Amino acid sequence: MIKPKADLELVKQGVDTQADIGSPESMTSRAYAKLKQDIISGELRAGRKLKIEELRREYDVGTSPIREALSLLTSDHLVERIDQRGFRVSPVSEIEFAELLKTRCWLETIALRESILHGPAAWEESVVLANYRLSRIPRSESSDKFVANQNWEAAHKHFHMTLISECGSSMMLKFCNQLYDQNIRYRQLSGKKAYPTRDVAEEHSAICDAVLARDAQKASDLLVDHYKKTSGFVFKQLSST
Amino acid sequence: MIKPKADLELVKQGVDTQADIGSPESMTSRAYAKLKQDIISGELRAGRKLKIEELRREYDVGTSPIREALSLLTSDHLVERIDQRGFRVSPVSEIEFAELLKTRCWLETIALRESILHGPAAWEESVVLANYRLSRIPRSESSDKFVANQNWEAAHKHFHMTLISECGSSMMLKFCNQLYDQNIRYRQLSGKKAYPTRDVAEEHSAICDAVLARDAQKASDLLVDHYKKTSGFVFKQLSST
DNA sequence: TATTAGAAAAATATCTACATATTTTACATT
DNA sequence: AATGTAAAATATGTAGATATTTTTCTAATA
Repeated sequence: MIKPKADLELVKQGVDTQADIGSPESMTSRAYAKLKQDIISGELRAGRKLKIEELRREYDVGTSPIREALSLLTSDHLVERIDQRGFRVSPVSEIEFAELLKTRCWLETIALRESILHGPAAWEESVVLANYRLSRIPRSESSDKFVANQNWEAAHKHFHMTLISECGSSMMLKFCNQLYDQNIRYRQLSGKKAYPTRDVAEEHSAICDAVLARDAQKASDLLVDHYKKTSGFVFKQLSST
Repeated sequence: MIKPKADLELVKQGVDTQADIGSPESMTSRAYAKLKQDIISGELRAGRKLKIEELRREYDVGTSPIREALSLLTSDHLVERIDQRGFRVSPVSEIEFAELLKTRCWLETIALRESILHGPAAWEESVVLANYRLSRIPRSESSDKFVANQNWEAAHKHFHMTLISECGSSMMLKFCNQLYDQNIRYRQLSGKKAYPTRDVAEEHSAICDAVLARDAQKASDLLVDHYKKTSGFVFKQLSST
């Protein structure tokens, strides 16, 4: 009879996880989800001051839930807090992005290697499935100009998280998840302008193949390559600003 | 004329960073610091429910600061939050500790290697200094029975953080810092009973030597060894409970 | 005139006290 | 034992008071 609880991650998806009777969602969670979305998507620009009063009106809640949501967002490194001086959206920089890329490569290389070493057959299947699903979703909602497709975003994240899901460390997964979200944020900065021409789907499939062959070296090389290629656009955007 | 701001990390040390005139510290920061200390030290036991009202009385502040402090502690994975059901001290388990150890070894191996690869001469000096200072502080405050010496704790953390400080990624450092704090918490569990007999200082010096020789392989091997040895005691404690 | 220092005012962050909503517990009933 | 219900405990939210920072204004100085 106990309804499964909507955790913050689920809530974030914006789906009406609790449309009917059940599980009341706190204002805090709602604010957290919306703020996170708005920051990652870039609607709330990097470095922007987050004034409580302003957000209070915007989201139509009291100060406590806003403040709490902002405090929680601190974990994700999406918001910074300074004592007595409030909150602001974490700033972005070329230097930080370089660190982000480097760190992601380090961590995911390990996590992928471990998954390949220890992941069971069921894991291989889930990788195949995640890749297939991703391949069926167009990256842009329009074929003329680039309009980020949220379904693709979700499927892409799912594919990459599945790759490393059997690494055997929940902390590692949390870190990678965090870094992934931060990366989306950077990608959005260049997203609207630089629409990649290369065949990303092909790259995913190649990684998938290496995983099925249990070739850790090749798989992680391909993965790192994949990340580095995508990052080129972001760097171009960051340096031109 | 602008006074340097006491950040949360500084505040945590418990030193009166702002004894005289300046920089008013928020109730939130005070509560955060105290709670963090109490959780890491084990005074607030793992899994314990953190009732707002209780803490409110204990720390003599209103609900907002408490709630905010708890939300902030979420980042450090020291506190868990469940919607509509409040907060509790993150539970501990043998499985989680195994993951923690594994993850620390992965991350610090990389970070140490990078530091050795890129760290300047000044870094070598800071490692030597950190090791020397650590060696001058007794681990226990009493020579009869083991009483954790907070100065040793601080110096030990500083030594280990210095080793990896030149890895070139602030995110990596944040992760390692987090994992280190989580580890202290586990160590406290066994701390009072199992007082290590081996020569820890010697191990530190050996790592130090390998660093000065710029031998990344040897240094990280020694580091991992060092961590694994310490962990034995914790495992014994965890499984016997 | 431009610039700095200082004071006053405004904006903002923080905190408290109390109101409301939800979960948990105790207890009676089947 | 399982289920339902009322009471208590607890978490969450709102409003407004207080404290701090930021901005604006004034006056003295170079």
